[in-house]
Amino acid sequence: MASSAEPSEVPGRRGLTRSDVARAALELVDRSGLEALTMRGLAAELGIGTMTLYGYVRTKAELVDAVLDAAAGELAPPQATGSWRERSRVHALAFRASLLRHPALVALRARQPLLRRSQLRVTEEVIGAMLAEGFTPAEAAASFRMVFTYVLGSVLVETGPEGLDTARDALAALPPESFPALRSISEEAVDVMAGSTQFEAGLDALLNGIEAAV
Amino acid sequence: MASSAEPSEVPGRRGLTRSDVARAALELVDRSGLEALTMRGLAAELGIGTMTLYGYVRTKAELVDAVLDAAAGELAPPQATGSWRERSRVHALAFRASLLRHPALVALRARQPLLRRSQLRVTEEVIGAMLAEGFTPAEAAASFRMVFTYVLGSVLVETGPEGLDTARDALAALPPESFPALRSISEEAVDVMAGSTQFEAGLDALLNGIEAAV
DNA sequence: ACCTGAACACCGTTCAAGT
DNA sequence: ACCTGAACACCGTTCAAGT
Repeated sequence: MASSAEPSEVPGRRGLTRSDVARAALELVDRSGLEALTMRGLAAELGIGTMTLYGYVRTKAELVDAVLDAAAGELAPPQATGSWRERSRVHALAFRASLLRHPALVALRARQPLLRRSQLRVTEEVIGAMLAEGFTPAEAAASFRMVFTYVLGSVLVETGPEGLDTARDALAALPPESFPALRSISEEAVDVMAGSTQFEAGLDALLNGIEAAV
Repeated sequence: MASSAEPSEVPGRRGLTRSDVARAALELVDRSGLEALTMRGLAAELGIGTMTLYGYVRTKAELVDAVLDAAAGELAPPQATGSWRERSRVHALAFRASLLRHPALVALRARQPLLRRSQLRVTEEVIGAMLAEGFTPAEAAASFRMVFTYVLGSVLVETGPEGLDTARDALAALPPESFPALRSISEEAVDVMAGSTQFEAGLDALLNGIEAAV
């Protein structure tokens, strides 16, 4: 049963629980990047033998999954009330904040955001308000996906390997003859790539669009 | 000079060029997945010694970069004319199609889409039309980013590791008491995750929103 | 029962040697 | 000049042995 209480986290052994392991792994990733997460390295960090890790986790993929869960569960999504618009806004901001807490994991978290339990609760809250306010099911599903997709794409760009400086340089290096429009707005183009102010402006525009569309 | 002609692709050696290597690597990735791209494996594929690869590519990261370039350059973006809206639509569809040709690379391509040369040409075309039609620089930058981000997020979800079946099962397994809204629209929620029809519907809604906002 | 070192089959890459 | 095998320093994981 998926809904039964957690079995006290693989107890016994040496005090350590599975979520202790996940948390230690998360710290390691935050400190030294995703590529530093190795079975050997994590075991050393925990002061245990490498193979002992396999008592908490069947495989490295499962370890990574546990780390993603730990990261996703760290910041509990707020309880959102009010209109679909207010709820969407609150949850979009919270989701972005949650993603930004662990930049090294953004790319991985972006690929399986939907089925995590905490995210489904959020979806329920937003979709519920949308339906109550007259969205058709198709409109609600599409609208929710757009908001959610916007957050994902934004954070992905924001935390991407090509930082703002790289982007600025690349735009500045463009020959103005062939790229007149892009050159003339290069400042705004870089601004728009990051920052919560820009994020919120884009989000509000998107919510306006949805409001106008339904 | 970035604008000078390419130096005939590291000539000499054994007929092979750097882009031959990249193309072979791309085929390998398409056929067997990203994890199959190893220096040893690719060399075997090409019938050369492993170390010979280092004549075409300084490091594995550089090889991956060359593969991403090959994938991005494969489908030349169409020449788009007309309004900002028509151009946005054409380029969004083309970008999606380009991403979908190599699903194994979507996650990597999603993280550095901006600075690739072909993408900058697209950006120029769309931004140019937006400015010509009265967008402010800030509006143009934000609007372009939203469209672009939408494509990215859509394809990411569409090609994500949790396929449609997984999503369907997960939604079906939700207790209806706690997730009434989500359960009642589960069909639409799954539909909206994939398919070009759904993609275009969402895109049009987004373009409508932008149109209304500026 | 719980833990773990040694060993295996892989990596990317350096280095020195082949032709 | 061009190519490449051997070797090194890593991986994840199996297996058999420690306590």
